[in-house]
Amino acid sequence: MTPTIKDVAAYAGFSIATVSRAINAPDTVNPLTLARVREAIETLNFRPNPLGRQLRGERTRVVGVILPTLSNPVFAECLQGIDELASAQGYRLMLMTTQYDAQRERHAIDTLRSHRVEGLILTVADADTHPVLDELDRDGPLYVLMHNDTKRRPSVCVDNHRAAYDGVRMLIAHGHRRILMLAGTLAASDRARLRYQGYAQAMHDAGLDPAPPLEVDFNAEELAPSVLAHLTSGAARPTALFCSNDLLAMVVIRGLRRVRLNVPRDMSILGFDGLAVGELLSPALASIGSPNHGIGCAAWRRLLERIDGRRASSIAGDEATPLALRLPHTLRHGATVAAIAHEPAATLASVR
Amino acid sequence: MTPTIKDVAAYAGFSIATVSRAINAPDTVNPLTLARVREAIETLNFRPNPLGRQLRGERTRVVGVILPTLSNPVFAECLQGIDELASAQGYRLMLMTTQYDAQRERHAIDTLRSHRVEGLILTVADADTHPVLDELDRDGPLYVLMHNDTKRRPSVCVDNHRAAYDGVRMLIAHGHRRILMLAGTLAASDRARLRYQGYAQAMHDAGLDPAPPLEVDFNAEELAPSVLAHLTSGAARPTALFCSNDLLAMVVIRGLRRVRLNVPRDMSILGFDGLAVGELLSPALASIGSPNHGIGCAAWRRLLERIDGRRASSIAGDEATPLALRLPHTLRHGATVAAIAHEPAATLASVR
DNA sequence: GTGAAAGCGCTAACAG
DNA sequence: CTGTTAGCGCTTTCAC
Repeated sequence: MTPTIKDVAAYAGFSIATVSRAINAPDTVNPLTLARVREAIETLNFRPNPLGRQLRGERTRVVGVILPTLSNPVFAECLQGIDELASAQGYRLMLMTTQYDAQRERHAIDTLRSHRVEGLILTVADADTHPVLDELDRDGPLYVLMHNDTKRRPSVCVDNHRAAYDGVRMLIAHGHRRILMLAGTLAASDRARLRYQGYAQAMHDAGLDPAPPLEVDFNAEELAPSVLAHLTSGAARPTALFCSNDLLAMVVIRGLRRVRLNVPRDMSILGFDGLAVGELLSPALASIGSPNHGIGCAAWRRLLERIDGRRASSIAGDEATPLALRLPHTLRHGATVAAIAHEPAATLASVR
Repeated sequence: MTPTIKDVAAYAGFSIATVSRAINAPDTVNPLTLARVREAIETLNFRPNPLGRQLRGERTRVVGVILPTLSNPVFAECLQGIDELASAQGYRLMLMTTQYDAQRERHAIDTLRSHRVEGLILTVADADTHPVLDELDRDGPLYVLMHNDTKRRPSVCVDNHRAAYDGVRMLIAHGHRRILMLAGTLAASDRARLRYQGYAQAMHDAGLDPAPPLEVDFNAEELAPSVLAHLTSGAARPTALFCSNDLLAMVVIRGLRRVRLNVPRDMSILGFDGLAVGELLSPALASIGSPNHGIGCAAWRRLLERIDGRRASSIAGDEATPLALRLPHTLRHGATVAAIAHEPAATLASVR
């Protein structure tokens, strides 16, 4: 049905070898022959079947992308960045999502490997405790992690610890003392952990007591009573919340609104991710921004470097570039964070 | 490097044919043999190379997905829906984006075809005037359109005309008379056109004059002066805006806020898409909802039906299911649309 | 400058 | 039940 190289050869009156050369090394064939072959290709509307090439041991020009979900714009933005560069460079993307499930992560990696992808760009729940990544290091295709914050593996992300630290310091600079950190189902993820450590460090450095992170159900319409209790508990009530990501922050804002708490008057909110949509909220969401699109692009570039590097020389480890690439984060100010008049600690207890 | 079926055969002490059978038809080989082969597969960590299978004329189990962009959650949500079903059924997705560019659409289709995808799920700018789709009808892989609203081709979407009609009627029911439709760069798209027609029809049926659609630059930080002029032009000032999609609506709301116009007091806003994030805004965005996730799922199911159908019988056209599948839209109420006290038409002119 | 032929990994007759 | 063999579409020696 779809024409093959044989059809072209027959039509043009040459051998398949010549057709192949006409396609892949045009300057090694007689110009007249070339013209005739090209005409044949044109009229038959022939497209070389990559499968044949690939099988022959060539590069597949396909890279795999594994993401937790596309419902979170963070990952959609990354993917957008990857896709722009990849398609410009003649690569195809094979996509799989995992819903943060370690088993699905493994399955995705296996599947993509079997498809002989040349490389893998992925975000896993926890990069440090993932045996399958060790396998990849050994004999799998080259890979680059996105967002996973680990020094041990090739990765691109922001410095989550520092980013969280900076964000919480900003809250403190605004006069907040009782600051709580909220985390979603990501609690088990490497980046959530580091963000919590950043929070704790910032609190500690300011002579404040970090509180344990509070887990919040992401999908609930309203905030759970247990959570609300924490947020409205009289004198010890927090004045600011640091949310481990923007989606969570938005859910929390809605939840607070339902119980007639005003943001930022009653509670300041700081998110993490810098989702574009956050700026469209009102009040605009203050957030620690990570350059998602840029992370996608950088991950692509790193992967390609490594692929080309491997191709060029199996000897030289390119120790020039560090394993873990840290992109700068930004502090996006927004009206969800308000300054608070600082009251002497002594009077705090008596406020309510 | 990666083991092949030959390695397994050698290791297990059988022929490659037996290994192949052990994998694809385990019940046709001696249990003892099977066990030995499986052991070999296990220890060598062998994964059959799909490329070999595919080349042999088998199904590739890969389908292509072509979307305008992933920056718009509408498409990310669709993709999420597709991916969930596809991966559950053992299919892989090859993804390409087009940025609404017809040339890139063609290129994506060509590329994916050359990869011998079994089917294509895609959203194009304009489904009616796209010659490449005719080619697909003739001899391409099976395909299903998403969001493209055309009766002539296999497609899944909401009834854009009716959806817009319903939305605008709702605005009218809230007392609005001077209603403007805003469209983004999508003005050239089939669905934007139909949405405008729905708007115009609703206006007409209510004895009101539809205004020509107003084009708005999507990416601008602020609304263009020409647009603002339209929105604030004295007595004839519209009281409600129907935006051709939610992202646009959110940009417009921000633009209005910058010039101190309050939504919904000074202006009601109705979007289109029903993005989840719209509900998190405040005021919550009223929107005509299309079930994006569901559209993705439905598109997948339709594609698979068609693939299986073709496989089962090349004779029977399954005329049972209509070409164009219309999913029900919803009208999501939100605080961005407020009722307006209706004033007699005579006094309207003198209000300002 | 061109063609013949081998082989990539796999499946599917066809024999035994 | 198992092995032999041809061939999917293509690239790549090796001859001519």
